[in-house]
Order: sequence, then C-alpha cells, then structure tokens
Amino acid sequence: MTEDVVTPSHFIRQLISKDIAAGRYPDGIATRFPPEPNGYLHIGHAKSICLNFGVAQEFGGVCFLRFDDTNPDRESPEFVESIQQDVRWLGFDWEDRLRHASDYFQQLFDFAVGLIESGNAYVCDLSADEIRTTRGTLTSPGSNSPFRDRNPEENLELFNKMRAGEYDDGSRVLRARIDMASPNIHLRDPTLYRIRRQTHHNTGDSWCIYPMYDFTHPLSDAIEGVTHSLCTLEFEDNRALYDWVLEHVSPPSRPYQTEFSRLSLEYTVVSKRLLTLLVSRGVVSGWDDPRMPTLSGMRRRGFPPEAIVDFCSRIGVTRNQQHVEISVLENCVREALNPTAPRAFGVLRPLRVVIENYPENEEEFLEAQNHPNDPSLGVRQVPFCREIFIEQDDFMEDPPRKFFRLAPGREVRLRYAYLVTCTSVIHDENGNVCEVRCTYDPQTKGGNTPDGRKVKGTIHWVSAKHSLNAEVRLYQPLFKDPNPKFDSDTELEQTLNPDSCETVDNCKLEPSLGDAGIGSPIQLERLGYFCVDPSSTNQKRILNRTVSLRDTWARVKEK
RNA sequence: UGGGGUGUAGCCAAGUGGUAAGGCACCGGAUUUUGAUUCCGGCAUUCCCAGGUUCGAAUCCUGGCACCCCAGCCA
Repeated sequence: MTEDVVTPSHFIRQLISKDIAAGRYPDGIATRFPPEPNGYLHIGHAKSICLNFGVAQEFGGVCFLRFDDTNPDRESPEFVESIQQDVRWLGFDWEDRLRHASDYFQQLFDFAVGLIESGNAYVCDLSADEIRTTRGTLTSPGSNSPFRDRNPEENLELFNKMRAGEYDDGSRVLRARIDMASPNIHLRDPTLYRIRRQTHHNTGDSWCIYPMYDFTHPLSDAIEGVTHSLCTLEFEDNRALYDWVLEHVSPPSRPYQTEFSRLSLEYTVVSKRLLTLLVSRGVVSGWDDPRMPTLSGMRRRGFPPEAIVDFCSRIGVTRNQQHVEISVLENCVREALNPTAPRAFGVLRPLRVVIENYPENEEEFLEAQNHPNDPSLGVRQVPFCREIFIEQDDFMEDPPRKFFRLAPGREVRLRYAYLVTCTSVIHDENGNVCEVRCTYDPQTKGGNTPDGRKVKGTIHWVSAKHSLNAEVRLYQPLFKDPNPKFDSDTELEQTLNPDSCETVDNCKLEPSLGDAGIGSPIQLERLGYFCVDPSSTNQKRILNRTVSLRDTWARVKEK
C-alpha cells in the first residue's frame, strides 16, 4: 500500500537538497535543536524540533539535542529534564547525541585565546554602562574603547586572570575587535566573555567566566559538525558575527546559519519570558497548566503528540510573519483523536428525567458501540433505568424553529436506548426547569424504530442511579486579544480571558469511565474529547476537555 | 535620509517566465442513532501599489508603500 505522504516543499528542504546535490556533504548533514534550559518547551519550539529532527531524518542525517547553557543565572536541571521528556514525547530520538554547550567550555576558552593571539579580541575594562554608551545608536556609529589596542600579551594575561577569578563580576569582558562603526550593531566589538560567579548546573564552580551566545553558538555547531544551523529570524543580524567567529579561528568544520520565522499562534503568547511571567504571577497553575501552549500543558490537556507534529508540518517553514489561527491546531487534534478515541457518555450539566412508564425498580444494560465508525473497538454495556440525566442544553421549554432536541410533547432518541416523549416539566421555586417527565416506547429498544418513524434528535444520557460524579474543566484561550501584548501587570490583567478555565462540578459520567486511565483520550459523545487529569482520584474524578467537537448547532443558534 | 528582512484569499502556504496547488476557516448539498465523522460542490480573472521589459510576468527591472527584527556583560 502506497500512501501519498506529501512532504510539503519549503525553502530549507530545497536548500539542503541543493547542497547535497552539489556534493557538499558527502558524510551527510547534521542539525541541532539548541534550547536554553531556562523554561519549558512550547509550541514554537515544537516547530523547531520538527524542522531540525525532521530534515535530519529525511536526508539521512543526524540531529543533536544541545543545551545552550551559557548563562547559569537562569538555567536549571528542572528545565533540562523537562526538555528531554518533551522532545521524546514528540517522538524524536537524539540517540547518543545529547550535548551541552558547557561541554565545550575549555575548547571555547582555547578558541578565545586564539582570537586574542591573532589580535582579534581584547580585554575591555569598561563597565556595562560605558560599553552601552560607546556603542552608538541605530543611526550613529560607536566609539572605540580605550582598551581596544592593548597588545596580545597583555590581553592574554588579563584574560587568564579573568578566568582565574582575580577580577570582580562585571569588571572586565573579552570583546571581539571588529568595527565600532559597523551599521550592523552586532559587529560593534561584541562581548565574547563575561565574568559571573554563579554555580553552573553542569560545570559547577569550575568557571567564573562564561561565553556569550554569539561566540558559543557557531563554535558549538562547528565542534559537532553541524552543517545546517537553523534558527529564527531575530538572529538574522547575528549571522554576520556567526560567520566572523568561524572565519577568525580554525574551526573543525564550517556550519552555515539559515533563519526561518518563528511561530505565533492566535490568542496565545509564545515567548518564554511571558510564559514564565504567567507561571510566576500565578495566572496559571504551572508550566503544565492545560491552558499553556507548552508541550507539557498540551500533553496534560490531552493533545496527542502526532497532532502537534502534524500541525508543524501544515504551517510550513518560511520567512514570513506567521500568525496562525488556533483552528488549525484544533483541527489537527480532532483529526488525530477521532479515529482512535473510544466514545462514552457523560453529562456536563445534568437535568433529571423521569421515565414515568418505566418500572420503578427495574434496570437493564444496553449495548453501545465504542466507536461508530470502527467496530474493532468493540461494544460496552451501558446501564439504564427509570431516572436518567440529560444535558440541560438538550431540553427547551419553548424551543426555536430549528431546535430538534427534547421539548414538551416532542419525541427524541436516547442514543442506544429508547425513544422518549416529554410529557411534563417541573419547575423549582425560581421558575427554572428542574425535572422533566417522559414516557418511553418499549418497542424502540436500542434506539431503533421498527415502524420506520423518523426522529430528528438523538441525545446522550446517563443513568442517575449508576452514574459517576466528576469535575470537568472546560478551556478557552488564556487571552482575549488574538495577538496579546502586555508589559505590565495591569496590562496582563486587562488582556486575560477571565473564562479561560471553567470548572463544571457535579457532572455525571457513565460507569465504564471509572476505569479511564490518566491522559488517555475519550470522546464524550456530542461534547468533545476529554482525558483524565493527573490530579484525578477515585474520590474526586477530574476531566479536562481537550477540544470540543465541531458544533454546527452553535452557529445555527446564533442566527 | 543606520542595517537586516518580509509582502500570494479571513489565516497558513505552494508557485522559481507559459497563464494561481493544498490545508484551516467559511458557504452550500448528500449520508448519519454524535447537529460529530465521512462524502460531494463552492470559495484569488489575480499575487502590496505604480510604472517598465516580454508574444507572455506572482515570478525579471525601476520607483514607491506597509509591516517585522537589531542599540544585554540574555539566548
């Protein structure tokens, strides 16, 4: 069987194809996914992971997982662990290619020494403030540091002393000697090393100087033999420095950087800084809150990893500003879940229905399919008795034209059970409907109509006597604004969607759901896809709605 | 009037001088014991704008316009 798996063409694939065709990489290509372990991975990282691991796979190359851990101030082992878990969850395997930029600290130091010896780097005693003010602006050139012309011997001695811990944090840096008047600000004698006494999660206290990204990244790529260093567009201007570094040392290989645009998703933020803020402000319960666009959040929400990989392939890779509608993601999730998720009944907002002509103490089990389109998933027995719950939304006392669920005098099908007709309505002291009375037609067992009569509505139900209680959490986007922006706590407050998590208590589930495992997908018919939350217990069952079903009625109702 | 980028439908996106793929969304219609799924059909006479080159331009040239990124001892 040949399935038409269309791998969409994008410019990076084309570039690699061309490179391979030109014979540039006889030993194969290599890529890397280089996260900084200072936060959890999010949907934007998924795009990069799929790209880097994906093209390596397609072209018979390899992909490294490299922690870009050059800033001990913000990095931690917690993040290192979560990142590995998330990459594996997405289905990618780095095999023996787990690396840390910190593995290369000694080699990086040696390269820096080489740069000093060739007169291409110098130790600068200016303070951070002074460096900033002498850097110039976007439209005016910077001015040379008074330390720019120190000779290599002196620089070398100073740099060694920096490493030996003889100077205070922030008192000196190593700078590349390039061009203070360059129109590209990244080339105005960028800092290569800073002094920072901070225990590193990997190297402990062996270093008190740490290399900067622009120095570390090209050399790490070169050390690993990375051929295609793929990064996001905001590093475009850094490419000149990336190349400069590689051209001014003798690197073990020559990697090239190519940039693509980062993903932004409607109604969400995809920035580690802002996500960190949501966590630290307690806006969400943690990095894995089901509303978070983090991989751990989406996992807890019930998104299957294939859906995320599929999403990444559908959105493509370009250099355009990419602002994707959430419907694309939701569609991928539904498409992944629909063929496999077993069906079950659950009622979110129960309305008691008493079937008056059904015997008081009788109960029976009715057969229901676990998947209407896939008999191989089998059947289950669902208990039925005189009192059941239906969805409040499935009854209207005074229904509009196109409503074809239950209403006074109307007949509907209870899925897999019987046809029932509403005979009367009972109100509470506030005038709200609190109970509905029906009669059932014993001839219609299983929901069949032997007389061929047509029933427009089919609704779900659960037996009052047998049902399980549960709390169900329904999610909406975290933000009101499709393109949320906030710089302060008040702005954050204003843009937050107050209804992003709706907790519905006292929901009723069919008894078979008592066995549902944490995280495994279930479709509650007519309501959506759900999964059991990790915090769920037998005493207090908690379900997350992963995504609702497509709801045409909701649109009809609007009109 | 510093530098680097990007403009194809509501949102993504293919297209690489030969007459606008595909997905999502949307709108019909069929089937349906989930208003789900599935199926079938519709959805850019035009590619940011204006000129030019060419038998022929989304693709090449010129000039505009709009938007994004860069002034960390962050990545």
